[in-house]
Amino acid sequence: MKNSKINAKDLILNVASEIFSRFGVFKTSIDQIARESHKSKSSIYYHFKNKDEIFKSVVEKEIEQLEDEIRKSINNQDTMKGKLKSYIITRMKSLRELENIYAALTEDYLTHYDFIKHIRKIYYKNELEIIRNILETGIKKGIFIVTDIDSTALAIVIALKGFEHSLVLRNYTTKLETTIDIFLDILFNGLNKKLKENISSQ
Amino acid sequence: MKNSKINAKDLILNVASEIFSRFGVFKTSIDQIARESHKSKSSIYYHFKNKDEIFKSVVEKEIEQLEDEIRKSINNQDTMKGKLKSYIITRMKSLRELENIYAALTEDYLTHYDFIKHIRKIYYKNELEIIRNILETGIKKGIFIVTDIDSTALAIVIALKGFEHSLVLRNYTTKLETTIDIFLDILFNGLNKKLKENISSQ
Amino acid sequence: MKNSKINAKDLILNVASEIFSRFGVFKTSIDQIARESHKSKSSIYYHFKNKDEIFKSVVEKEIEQLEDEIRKSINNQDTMKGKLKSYIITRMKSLRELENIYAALTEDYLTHYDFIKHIRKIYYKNELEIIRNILETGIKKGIFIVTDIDSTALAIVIALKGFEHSLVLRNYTTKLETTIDIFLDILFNGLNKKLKENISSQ
Amino acid sequence: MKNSKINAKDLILNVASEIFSRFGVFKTSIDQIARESHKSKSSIYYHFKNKDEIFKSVVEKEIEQLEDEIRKSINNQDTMKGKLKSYIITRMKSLRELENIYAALTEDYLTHYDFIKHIRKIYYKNELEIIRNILETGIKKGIFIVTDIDSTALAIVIALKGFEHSLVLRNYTTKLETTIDIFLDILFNGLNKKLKENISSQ
DNA sequence: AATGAATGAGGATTCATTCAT
DNA sequence: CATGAATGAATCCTCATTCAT
Repeated sequence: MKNSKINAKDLILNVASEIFSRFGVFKTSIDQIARESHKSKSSIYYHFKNKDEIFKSVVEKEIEQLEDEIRKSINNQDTMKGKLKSYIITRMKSLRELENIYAALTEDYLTHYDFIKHIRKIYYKNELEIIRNILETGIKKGIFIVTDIDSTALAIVIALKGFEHSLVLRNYTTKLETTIDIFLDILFNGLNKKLKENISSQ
Repeated sequence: MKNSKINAKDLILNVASEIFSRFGVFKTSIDQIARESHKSKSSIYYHFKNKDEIFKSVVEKEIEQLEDEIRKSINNQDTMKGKLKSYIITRMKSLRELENIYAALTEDYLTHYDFIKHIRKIYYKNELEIIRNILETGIKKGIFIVTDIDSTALAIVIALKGFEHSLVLRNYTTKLETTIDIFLDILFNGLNKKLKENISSQ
Repeated sequence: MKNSKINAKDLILNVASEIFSRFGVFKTSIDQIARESHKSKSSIYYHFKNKDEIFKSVVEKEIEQLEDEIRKSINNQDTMKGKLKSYIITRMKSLRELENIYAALTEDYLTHYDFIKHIRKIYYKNELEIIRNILETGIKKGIFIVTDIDSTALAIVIALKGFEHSLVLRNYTTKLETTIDIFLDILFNGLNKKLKENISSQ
Repeated sequence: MKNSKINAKDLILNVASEIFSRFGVFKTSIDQIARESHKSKSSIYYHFKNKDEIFKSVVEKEIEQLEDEIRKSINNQDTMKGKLKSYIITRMKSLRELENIYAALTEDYLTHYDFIKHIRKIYYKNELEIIRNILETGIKKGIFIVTDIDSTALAIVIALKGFEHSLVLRNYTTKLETTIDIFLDILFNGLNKKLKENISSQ
């Protein structure tokens, strides 16, 4: 009589999450959320102070899931390239489902949400950290040659954003894995130790 | 009697463009456009059928400017790296001003605008074309070694998106130019002919 | 087991009273009362049928306290002026705390509460009665000369309202006691027997 | 075709004024104003920024009328008593119609409106000024004897508030004029020069 | 005796759009 | 060309009240 039911708050959160990612936060009305969760508008307000609070809860929930999945996927790989690739792919697949965070991290006009600013900062720090680690391990192993680790990590992180972006916009969906492979090849070549001497601006 | 005045329609378009990029299409009201262009709301409706029509006009106008600037900037460069770098920088600088399109091309929830879909297609095709040209020239000159030109071009275009993205979100603003340099270095190394043999998955 | 605790009903009443006087009946929500009495909203409804009932109870409770205090304060004085002054001061001080009633008796738009109408009648009757008594005693003692006792009592009661009013609005707070003194001087002079002949409309 | 119509803004103001005085500002909804002025809710918002703005406009309009009428009525009287009485009566009659201001000047919870605070200050200053003038003229003519003019003026102004109050609450309506007469008698006696010596606290 | 959950009815405000002039 | 006036439809949010437990 009670265990088969999903908590009302969670139900609302799930519905909201789904609608947010379909239409964006601004274009989603509380009415819509109420309708699709089969609650009254005021019920929504019973559980959440206001729209922002709903959005906040949705994002917080998703960010946890994301970090979990990424952590796992990296640990499951041994080679450098494997780790990096796994990282990129997992991140993308997760983001495909957690489009809310993606929006939160992407859409400029969400900047005024303070908690979004906060999440962004942590999120980027995490990403940089992960890439830095991979780079450092590569250097130690004598595979990579990198002068400015921080800037290089940054460059890679930024470039990877482009892939997420394409993913969420669902362009090029078919070839995306191939494209990632090619990108990683270029990247690894570019970092490879046995080169790095006879290159000049051509 | 008429040449000293800016066409009313253009005035509105300019104002709208500016506001759209500050607040996003959705959060911009006709009222706001009317107020800031010193016209009455009904005046706006005299010139444009509705809000969508304004947005459409704004985007069309800006996309032309963007392509113009990019074309010029590439032609002004001789070296491969110069062309690529010039392309990236110009594109970014233009996008900073033309954040409208950027938003339009990015914000997923605008997908239902048919003309946005249309513009996206053309826009990506253009980008791919530009990168392809650069790659092909590099190959012909014996500088680059590339197996699958299309996929490589795609990988690069996508990675570049990450940079635009960072730009618009105004993260990492200080180091961005350095970061681009480093990225281009990796890229050129990665494509360089004199390597491309002794790399395996490490 | 029960004597150390304040009755829940009374607790609610006290809290409600305090909030009502801070914000007025209309602007006070049941939620607010619930929150500040550390009860659930439904708990409030367990004890009281509805908001009106709460208000009613609050006012009834306070009106009793008020009358009590006034009765005592008058009995503690011997002279006419002493009684009158004591009456005014006590009434004011009490009203400051029982601003609820004051609001109830003042706010015109509460007129539709039948019980407020009822209380008003009684309340004014009481006041008139008190002033009448003072006047009659004064006349008997040969101090006052009054033609129409009822109308005079009424005039005084009404004038005193002005003082309450100022008190509640917290204007002139500093000089108020002095002002009351002066008013009483004028009043006593005006009623004094040894005059009352050579005044004409000047 | 156009001169027979009342300005829409004024129409709304009139209707609002009337409803405000019947139900108070808080209990009046924009919907109600819209309905009774036969406009759409949004029409109301076309003419006024928000509810507060309507209230503000209503009060400002009425305060002007009030001051006008009072000025005139005083000038039409020669004797002291005549002036005072005329002042009181006019003020009351006007307030009966301009119940909005009355509410605004009376209801404590309106204090947060800055413009109300402002009006209140000016309004009280005006009243004090008028009474002071009357007192000073009386003193100069050798009719009154007053030690502390300011405090006396204040005492009278405050006492008069009681009458307004009774008026607006529509208590004692029948006898009110008589009551005012009696009050003025007491007042004039109390201030009369030929007394003021042999009074002690009785 | 108490309360968590839910809700209908309202209420303020915004906004794209229409229309007569 | 231009605009003042008007409005329907949405939208966020509040609140008194009910009910099952």
